[in-house]
Amino acid sequence: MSGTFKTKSKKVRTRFAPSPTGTLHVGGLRTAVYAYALAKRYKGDFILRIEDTDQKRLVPQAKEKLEEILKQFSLTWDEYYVQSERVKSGIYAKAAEKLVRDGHAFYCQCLPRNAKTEGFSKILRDPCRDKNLRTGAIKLKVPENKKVSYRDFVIQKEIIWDSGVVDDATLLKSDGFPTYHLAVVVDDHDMNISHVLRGHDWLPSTPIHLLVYEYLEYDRPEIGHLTDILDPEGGKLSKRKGSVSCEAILAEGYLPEAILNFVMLLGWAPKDDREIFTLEEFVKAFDENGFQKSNPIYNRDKLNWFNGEYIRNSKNSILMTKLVDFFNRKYAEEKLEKIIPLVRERLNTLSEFESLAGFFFELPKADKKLLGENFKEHLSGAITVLEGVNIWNLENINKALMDLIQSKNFKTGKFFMDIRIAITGSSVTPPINESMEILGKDESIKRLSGILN
RNA sequence: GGCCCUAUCGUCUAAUGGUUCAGGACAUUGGAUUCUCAUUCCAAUAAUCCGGGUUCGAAUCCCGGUGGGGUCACCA
Repeated sequence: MSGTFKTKSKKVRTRFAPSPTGTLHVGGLRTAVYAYALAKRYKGDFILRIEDTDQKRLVPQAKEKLEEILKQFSLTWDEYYVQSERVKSGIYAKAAEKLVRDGHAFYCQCLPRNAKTEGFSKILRDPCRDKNLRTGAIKLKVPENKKVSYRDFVIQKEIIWDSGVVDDATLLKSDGFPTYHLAVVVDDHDMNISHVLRGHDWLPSTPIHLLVYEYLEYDRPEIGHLTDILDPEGGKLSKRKGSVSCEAILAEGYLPEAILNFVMLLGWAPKDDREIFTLEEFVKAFDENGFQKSNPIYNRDKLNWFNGEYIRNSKNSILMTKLVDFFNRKYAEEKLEKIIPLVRERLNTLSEFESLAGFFFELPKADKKLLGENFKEHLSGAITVLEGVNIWNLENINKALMDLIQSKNFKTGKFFMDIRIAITGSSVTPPINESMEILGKDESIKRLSGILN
């Protein structure tokens, strides 16, 4: 390999540069994880840069929310910048003016064009490359017949354009704010970013950036474009088919570690068959040659599996903390402590706790249709023997019930199913004798008799 | 439509010209355990998009199709 990544002279510095126009998506999260891992793998810096140069699209609190979510995923940054705050320094305007001075950009007063009214097939050149203009927007003056190229470190291939297909992109808007094309180049240079890692959607505008790098006489960072995560129904991942915002997925009861592990492996894979990675382990295992080049599909089943794995592998105490937080302290810890061992292997998401263990807290409405034909015999028998249990523990409950089954010749499965329905209201539950032990003698018997009355 | 990226089981992927009747995981199906459901364990089904080359040998390299995706704003 080229050795680009092992250079001792240059520290690896990556950045995650979201625009605060909405919530963080799983795709954005994945980009952030890779950028983070790349930096940390080489003991470098991970930088968060808020790209908020479009004042019209700002969403209140989006920035704060973004930061909070990144923290939830333990993606902590070493440095932090906000582009709009940097505009005042004049750094972007100076760069744009230099380009004009050097003949690589021009002022333009054309009305902003609109892709929808303009048609799409022709290459659009602005007609007003007028040397004398000093107002309006500043646009890149793209040369004719020039080959523009770079080697993409994700795609691992040289990508070449003819300048004829590159647009005279706007660099500085007439409101004085830079567009992405200028800001990204100026900032990545100013912040000493060594590796630009971003979404595939930026690939087509890369030649613009390449030209700007050249004209500003900047050293170019390594550039890599990640695949897009696709929707199972086709096209880029979208909101309407299930939640893809990190916030929403978290709210459904998925654990940050599981989500992280899931997105890590959407487009990157280790050389061995390992699948479970904490963030720290991922950083160690990560290498920039393992990227997939074609777009992966967002696969909910695998996420569910990861989440189940993480729940099952959590210590009971940790799982309790997570449940307490997730349900906003709705459930008492003492009770949770007893219930968790019964449900931990049955939970794929935290939210499922409610349907699986809700009966511990609230008397369920039993659907009598679920009961077997011998339910009266079963329940009254159970009540009788359970009344006789003086020390209410699992062993005694088991014995009382098993003796009953044997003496009355009940079908074990049918018997317990009737008990289950009466106690929990559901046919899918944790082990029923253990559940009754937790519920207590009085409550258990109360529920059993409730059905008979 | 122009430009660009891409193509291994249904899905995520391994294999970087030869230890491969293509390996792992999820999902699916069957079985074992079991008071339900899970967990756990075992097993099965299942892929190199198509067509040409190059080579003794191709999933791997080249070309052409086709499919998928992206992009073409004073948005990022």
